[in-house]
Amino acid sequence: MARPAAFDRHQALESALSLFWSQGYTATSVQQLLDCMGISRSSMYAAFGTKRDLFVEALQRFNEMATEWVQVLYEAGDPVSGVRDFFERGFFDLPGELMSRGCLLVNTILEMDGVDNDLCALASGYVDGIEKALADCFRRWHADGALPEGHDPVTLARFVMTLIKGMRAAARQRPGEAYLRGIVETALLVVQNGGEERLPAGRRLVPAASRPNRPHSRT
Amino acid sequence: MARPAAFDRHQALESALSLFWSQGYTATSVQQLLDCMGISRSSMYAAFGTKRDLFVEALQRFNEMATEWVQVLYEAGDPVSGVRDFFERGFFDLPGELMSRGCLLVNTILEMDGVDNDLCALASGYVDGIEKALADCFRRWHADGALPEGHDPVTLARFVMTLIKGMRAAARQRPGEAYLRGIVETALLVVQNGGEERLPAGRRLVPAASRPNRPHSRT
DNA sequence: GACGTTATGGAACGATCGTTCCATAAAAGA
DNA sequence: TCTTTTATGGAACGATCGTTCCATAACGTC
Repeated sequence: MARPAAFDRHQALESALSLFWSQGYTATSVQQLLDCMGISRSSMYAAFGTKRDLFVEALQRFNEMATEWVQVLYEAGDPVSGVRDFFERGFFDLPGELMSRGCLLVNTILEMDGVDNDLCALASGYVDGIEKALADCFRRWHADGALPEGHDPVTLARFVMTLIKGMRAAARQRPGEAYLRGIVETALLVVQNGGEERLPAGRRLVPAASRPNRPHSRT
Repeated sequence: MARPAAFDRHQALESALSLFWSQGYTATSVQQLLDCMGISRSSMYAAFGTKRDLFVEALQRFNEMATEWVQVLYEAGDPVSGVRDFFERGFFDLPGELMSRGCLLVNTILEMDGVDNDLCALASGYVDGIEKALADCFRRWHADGALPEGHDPVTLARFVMTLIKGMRAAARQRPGEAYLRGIVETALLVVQNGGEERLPAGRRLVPAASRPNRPHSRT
């Protein structure tokens, strides 16, 4: 050993992740990465390899974060508060800058499909993993009888995944937080009420009381 | 007039739209566009201007298509079949190749946010327009009493928009059609059942009968 | 303090990008 | 058929991309 690196590898990766997350792979130039990471060209190539290698590592790091977000579901007592916590942690808890950046995995799939299929498959695999973890959780609740009848755990997991994908896309237009919270609360009605009971249009289940329109306060 | 163009401008634009839709703006090179459109470099620049101009025109064309998809809601009798028709027309009716390409507007927002903010704002405006049309439709149903009580038309429109954004993102991973139809049917429970009535977890509204899992047949 | 090792900064490379320009071919009007 | 106008194909341009290379500076070790 002769000379230690003058930068923190972990922190540099985090910075790169942030920039990739914000701008996507193609639109992010190496020069921008260097400025953002605060290291020189040579150091970057020595420490991380090519730009693509760096991106793969950032993708992996993002997946770790996302996996942590799913863990909160396992800790919650019931599906509704579990899903709510999931959105709370993986979405609303993020700093505003990050919240509006969508999901790096989904962004990558959208950007790289047909362009770099290996990268696309990598991101796709991560997404599948998250959905699988979500389904496992619903399955457990289902076995415990905590899930309203009529719900298929797998379909429910797919629904929640699709919703968060849509919300991440919607968030990039920077709507108010009330906008996004309203969507979550609307979607939670599905989780709450169970599946398959269909009523004729125009009928309702119970007389709707007052309709408080305030964004839901966290429990 | 001396010499007519040897290509159909409208069809060339359609081809360009298809390619942009598939690959995004940055990842699509001018050369690929020329091959796809079947015209020469000079003709393209003469007829459409720069690559960016062409993209703006393609974006506009896509918005026209999307607006047509919303029209089917107005023609439907009730919200549930209206939303179902909306997904049917704007999603499942598309050729498989197009269905897996997500939404060009959302893709553009994701790709161009922080990179080309004018382009991003243009796409964002189109999306807002579609959501507005959706909300108008729900509002009309609300006035007619066709909407289950407890539903806010605006929130419902946001929910549907978020869902289709998510589905367009999900579709790029090319899941089976049953996967996507299951999500739509799950989401339709919200439209059907109305909002705000909350039950304790583990309870259900009516005894769930058999749970037919077949994909919905179009009415 | 001198040596050896390794990170660093910057120049340079080839490839590809979007765009422009020009000579040529083709079609309409006389 | 000749002229005129315009689309066409291809060469060429400058800019930027990701990547490599090398001389230099900085640090740990003896």
